[in-house]
Amino acid sequence: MDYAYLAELLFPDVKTTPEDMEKRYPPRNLPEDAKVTRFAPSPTGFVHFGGLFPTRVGERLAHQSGGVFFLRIEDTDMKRKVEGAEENLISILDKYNIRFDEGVGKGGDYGPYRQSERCEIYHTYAKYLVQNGMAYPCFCTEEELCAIRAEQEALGADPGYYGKWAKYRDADISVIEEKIKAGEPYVLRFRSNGNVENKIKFTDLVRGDIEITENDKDHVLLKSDGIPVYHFAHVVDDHLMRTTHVVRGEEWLPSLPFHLQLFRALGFKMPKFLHISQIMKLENGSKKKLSKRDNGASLADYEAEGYPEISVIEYIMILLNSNYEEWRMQNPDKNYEEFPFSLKKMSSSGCLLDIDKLNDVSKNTVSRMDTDTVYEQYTAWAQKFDNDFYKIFSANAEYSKRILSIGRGTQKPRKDITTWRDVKPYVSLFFDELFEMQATFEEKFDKRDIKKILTEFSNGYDENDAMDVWFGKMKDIAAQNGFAAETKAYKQNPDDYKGSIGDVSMFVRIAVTGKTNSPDLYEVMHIIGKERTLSRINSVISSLK
RNA sequence: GGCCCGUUGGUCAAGAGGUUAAGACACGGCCCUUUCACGGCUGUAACAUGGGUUCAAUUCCCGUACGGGUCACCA
Repeated sequence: MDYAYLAELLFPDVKTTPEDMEKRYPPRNLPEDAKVTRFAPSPTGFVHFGGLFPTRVGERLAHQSGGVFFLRIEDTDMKRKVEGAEENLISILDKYNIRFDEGVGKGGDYGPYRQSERCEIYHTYAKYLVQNGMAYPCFCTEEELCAIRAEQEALGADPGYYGKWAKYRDADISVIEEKIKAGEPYVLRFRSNGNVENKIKFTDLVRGDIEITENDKDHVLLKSDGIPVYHFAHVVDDHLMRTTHVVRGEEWLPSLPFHLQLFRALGFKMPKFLHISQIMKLENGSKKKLSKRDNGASLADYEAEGYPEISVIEYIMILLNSNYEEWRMQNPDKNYEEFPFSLKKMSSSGCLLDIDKLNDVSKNTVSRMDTDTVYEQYTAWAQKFDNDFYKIFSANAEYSKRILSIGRGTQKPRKDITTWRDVKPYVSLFFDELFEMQATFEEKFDKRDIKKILTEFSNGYDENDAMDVWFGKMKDIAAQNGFAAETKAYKQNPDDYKGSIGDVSMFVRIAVTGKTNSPDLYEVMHIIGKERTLSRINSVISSLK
């Protein structure tokens, strides 16, 4: 077979050679241990929660080593393309602090970074493979391929296009030439020299040594429209873009033998590979891959639910490197980027998405934020997802910040906020527009006592009282009305009293906040102010018969 | 079904040929406390299974089971 002739027949317009490409995309000028990684999504516009995993790994690896992290859009399947997907993708990732140094939206010396714009490059290598007898055209129609598969199934043979089933693998040049001239559509296939009897030893950076079976299938390299399939584009691009570490999901492991074959066939240096396990969900008692339709699969869901981006980042860091949690406890104020991320600490088994854990992480993350940060992030969220309340809350920023600052910045901060959705119910008592009596007094107390206590409290209330003075007055009122001023005394002889100081506080709490639980009452009263405090109490007094 | 990957409490996980097999979340109890939110203490709960190798295996090897992934002119 005259491969050179065949190559000219198939690619008459391709004048470039692999050498030209090597010259066009020379090795990067980076320190030896700098890693070059990439995120290479198809432009569906959907950002999967699970997708953040490998993405974060690639980002950390590159940025931690002073390398390059770039974005390549794998748009070789036009059916998947969604308008505006690229911008959407970049802006969502940006929120999660995944920033690219190079690629789509950024530019760089190794572009173009959209696969649809790289056909000349792919064809150069396709032609090279044909010239060397490593690729050939296949004119099989869909029907023919179906028929082959049916026959294979009937025989119990391995399905696929390979060996004796590969109809055009050894087709005569005259047959090919005739079909080309007749304009018959064809795909370009790889001529595999692999054997399924052979095993390859391979080292994956997270999974360790694995053994895989050689590929014997003559997979498609170029589709009939001349566009490459993922496998071919991946190999060419990652070589030319000088990727050092291919980070991707474990679903790519089965096609790895084919990729390795291609790297070898093209004479490319092999990059390192990391196959990251998938995030699973629990369904009917068993683990399932978190799929697109699932609740919580889309990053947009987390934003809508009000999870601060940093909480999601923290959670992912924990799943990626379990010692992150320990590090975080020792370094509560450091940026996660200071954490020494290590591949060795990565687990190779797929983990379940645990919302309880995410919630806990988020609660702690928010509790560590300063007041201004909470205010800014919350209002940004509320403006988008709860605009009515946003208007109320942001009308008086100083007032709102005082509320958010309760118990913040201390060694043991309050942890009331897990997601931004928690803010409104938590702070509603501070706003007359939302204030309502949600609680009632316990039946066992005499209404006259409650009325009397509230009246005395109201009369004696002085905003300038220090905390202990203020509470001392409350105790006095308790004692004068037959309630124990000390909880211990009450617990020892409950029958001697109508109730305890705790009950007295609760009368006031309910009157002032409308709820049975609230942040520290003293602080609440000072934030809402004397006028509002007394007016709420008086209104309860007058409602008590 | 073939091929590949995985399997330590409910979840995330540390761990080493000999350990009372960490820790975090969740759950229960106790304490602190004027409620709540914290905080402290504490409890229940795990090495899938059968064979080897070894003085010794949860840790190494093989099989089995279970779970997952993948078998396209999709990525």
